[in-house]
Amino acid sequence: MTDPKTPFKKAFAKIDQEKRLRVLDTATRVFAEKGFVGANINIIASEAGVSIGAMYNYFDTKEDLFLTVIDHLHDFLEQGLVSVVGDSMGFFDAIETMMREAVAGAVSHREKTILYLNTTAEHIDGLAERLSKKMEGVTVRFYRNLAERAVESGELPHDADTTMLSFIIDNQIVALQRAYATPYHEARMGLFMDGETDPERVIPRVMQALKGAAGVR
Amino acid sequence: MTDPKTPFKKAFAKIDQEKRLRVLDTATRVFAEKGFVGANINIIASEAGVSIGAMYNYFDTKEDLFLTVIDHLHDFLEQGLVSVVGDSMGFFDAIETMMREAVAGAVSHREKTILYLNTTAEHIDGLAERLSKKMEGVTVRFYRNLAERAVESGELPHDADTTMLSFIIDNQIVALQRAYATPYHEARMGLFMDGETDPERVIPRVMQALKGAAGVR
Amino acid sequence: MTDPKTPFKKAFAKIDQEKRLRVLDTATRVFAEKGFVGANINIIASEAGVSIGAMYNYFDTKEDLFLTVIDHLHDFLEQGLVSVVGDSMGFFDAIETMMREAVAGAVSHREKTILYLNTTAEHIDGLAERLSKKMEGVTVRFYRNLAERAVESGELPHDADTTMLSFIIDNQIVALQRAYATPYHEARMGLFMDGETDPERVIPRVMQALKGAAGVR
Amino acid sequence: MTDPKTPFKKAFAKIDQEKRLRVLDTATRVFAEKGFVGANINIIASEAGVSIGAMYNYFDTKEDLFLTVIDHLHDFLEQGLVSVVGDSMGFFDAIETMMREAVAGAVSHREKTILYLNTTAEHIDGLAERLSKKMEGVTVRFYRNLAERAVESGELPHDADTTMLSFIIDNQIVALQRAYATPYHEARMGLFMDGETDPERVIPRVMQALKGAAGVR
DNA sequence: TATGAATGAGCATTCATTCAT
DNA sequence: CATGAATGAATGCTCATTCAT
Repeated sequence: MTDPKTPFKKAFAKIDQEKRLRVLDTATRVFAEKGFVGANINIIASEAGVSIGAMYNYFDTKEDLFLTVIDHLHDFLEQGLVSVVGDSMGFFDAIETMMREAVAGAVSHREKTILYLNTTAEHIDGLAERLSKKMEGVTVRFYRNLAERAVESGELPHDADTTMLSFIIDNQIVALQRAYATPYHEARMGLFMDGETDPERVIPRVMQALKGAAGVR
Repeated sequence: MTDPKTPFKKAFAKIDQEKRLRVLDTATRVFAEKGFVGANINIIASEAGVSIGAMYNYFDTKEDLFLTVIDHLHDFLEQGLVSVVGDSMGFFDAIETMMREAVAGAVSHREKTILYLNTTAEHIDGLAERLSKKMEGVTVRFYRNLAERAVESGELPHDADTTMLSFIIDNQIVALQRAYATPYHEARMGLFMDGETDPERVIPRVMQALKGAAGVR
Repeated sequence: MTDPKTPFKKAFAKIDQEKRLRVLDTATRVFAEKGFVGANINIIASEAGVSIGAMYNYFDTKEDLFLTVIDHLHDFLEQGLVSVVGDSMGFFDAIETMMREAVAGAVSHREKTILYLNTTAEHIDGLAERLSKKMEGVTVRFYRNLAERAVESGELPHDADTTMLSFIIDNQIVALQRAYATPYHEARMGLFMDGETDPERVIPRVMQALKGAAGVR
Repeated sequence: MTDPKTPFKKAFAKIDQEKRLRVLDTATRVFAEKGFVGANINIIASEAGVSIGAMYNYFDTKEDLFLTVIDHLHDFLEQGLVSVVGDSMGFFDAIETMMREAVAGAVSHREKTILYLNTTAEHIDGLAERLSKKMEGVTVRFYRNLAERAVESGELPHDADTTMLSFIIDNQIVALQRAYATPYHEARMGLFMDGETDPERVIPRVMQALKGAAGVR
């Protein structure tokens, strides 16, 4: 009851889907282009075809708009990843599927990905806790289950450090997202990989390394 | 002539070391606290004990001051990492040494680390290329040499994918820097690792996994 | 037809008493707290449990709402004063009774008193004339009658300057209202009176002085 | 050291007299016309021929500008009153001189007077204490001395309630300022005085009443 | 009549940059 | 070169008022 649920006001929940999406998309784009501080709410409003007054009927502050955007991105990006994995998939198949989805998303939703990955850069109170809490409920639990079932099924060795493995896999997936979404990390990947950045070639090699890390031959 | 080398003006090179460091340290701190857009040049100047007029004798724009800070951080953070590795060290010893140094630096220079890692979040023209170019000269070359020597010495298998290995190791080191410097990634690591975030326990497990990834038993 | 009598619209006269009072009380409180310009009609409406749309059915403008409030206060404060005086009271008894009532009202209805006394501070067209006109009908006539009867009865000397006396008495009563309602004039009274601001001590001394001013020994 | 001395910044003390006065006069006029909340700092700046940026180099906030204006008015209005009294004047001569000066000032500096008298209406933290403190130093002390010397010289009776007398006199002077500066109190005075509001006639009658209040025949 | 979402002019304040001294 | 006062465009947010339902 005391913990703040949604960062937006009731009015925002009531408007029609189309306008709501227009606002969110525009805000996402502008925040991605300019960052939180650099973004101009008045401009977001006008580009979304909404008056500033309306904007402030939907969100108390610029910060709340930002949090709403981030929440939306979280659902879209993190839960989206998880959802592509089929129930009957093996461990490494599941990871590879997620990785391909992550890379595809980074390429096709470059701006959203950048914004989400860079969000920690913005100085906004409570953002870290807010995001951690959301993550807790989905992402971590998912990796955990996946790894445990893999040990049971024998796909992973009994003595596999599943905890660390999840951490490392997550780090690699995030690193690939960064590499395929931001110019700097794209360049960095290019340097490391001798210019070979085609996902079709990169992903299998990453998977191979991860299998080794898991103690699988 | 066409490619701008240093982002600062001659005047900045001429002032005495102490004042130059005061300016850089203050700017680093304020940029780290507020981000590029949120930082106030007039305040940086006054906290550094320098007049705004002088500041604009040293740097043409706020952007140039930022670039100078980032260049400085690059030398401090990336080259710093490389420099702790002894010439005669084995491959994994070298990596572990770098990793420990990276984590120690992330903890003791939290703000600088955050600023450096988050720099891609700031929307500054040419930053990505500028940083990539610097990186090329040092970091990548270093990993490359290390891995090639390790294959020669037999520490790494002949068929090791050294290119990919370097990429993965770099990703992990950066991920650890993030985890030990920023609240969000700290929380994320905590969730993945069941709260076990003591570097003394985390680093060996990461190394173990990396050895597996390298095909080493 | 040309002179606008009531500042409110017919709709406001028709709604039930309870709602009407709720609107007036809320508006009075908010205007007293924030002043005319600082008050927010939307907030007044919502705190009064009335929609803004309804509010604009009752009053054409914020100004009209304010005028209605002030009219109400006038009835409450000025006519209230007059009404406590009994028909058979002597002159100074009547004045002292009014003075005590004025001070008691200032203390117990601090905000309303402040609002009423400070109304001239607000820049609203026609406020002065509007209030003067109302005053004319009650207050002045009342003092006048009181003084004339006192001369007839011998309580005041034949040559008493009853006109000036009324003016001075009114000024003192208003000054006491201000002193007991507003922090600044409270402090000012305290300084003048060596900290002795207990009405039970102040009022008799004021009355004593007023008797002297009236030429009564 | 801890108590806030001047509400303006050093920069305002340094600019040339003419610009300083232009700023103060403009601000005084606009605040008098619109009240604190209604006044627009950007407009004050532009009407004073000063950039908004400069304005904020002089004053931290709109409130500070207001306080500076009020401090200035205090010096001008309260200390101005006191200063017209000659050292060798008798008590009632001194009071009458002050009263004439007060009325003359109210007429010729109508706006400033209104602003000063209405200041308590504005909702500004610490204004009451700030003004009380200034008043303490001058006005009250002055009345006190005047009355004590008058008792010594025999102009006032030994048993005169000098404390109350000062309070009453101050109240009357303030009431006259209000009456000659604001439309509402002007009308109110007119009603009480049967339309006789010529200061040349009003002031002597007030003085006569005050002498009676003092117990002087 | 009642409702309350929408409107957009308006305002306090910030800050990168200039320039006279 | 150093200084720091001056500039004014830009921005987050408010609120009186309108109007479709």
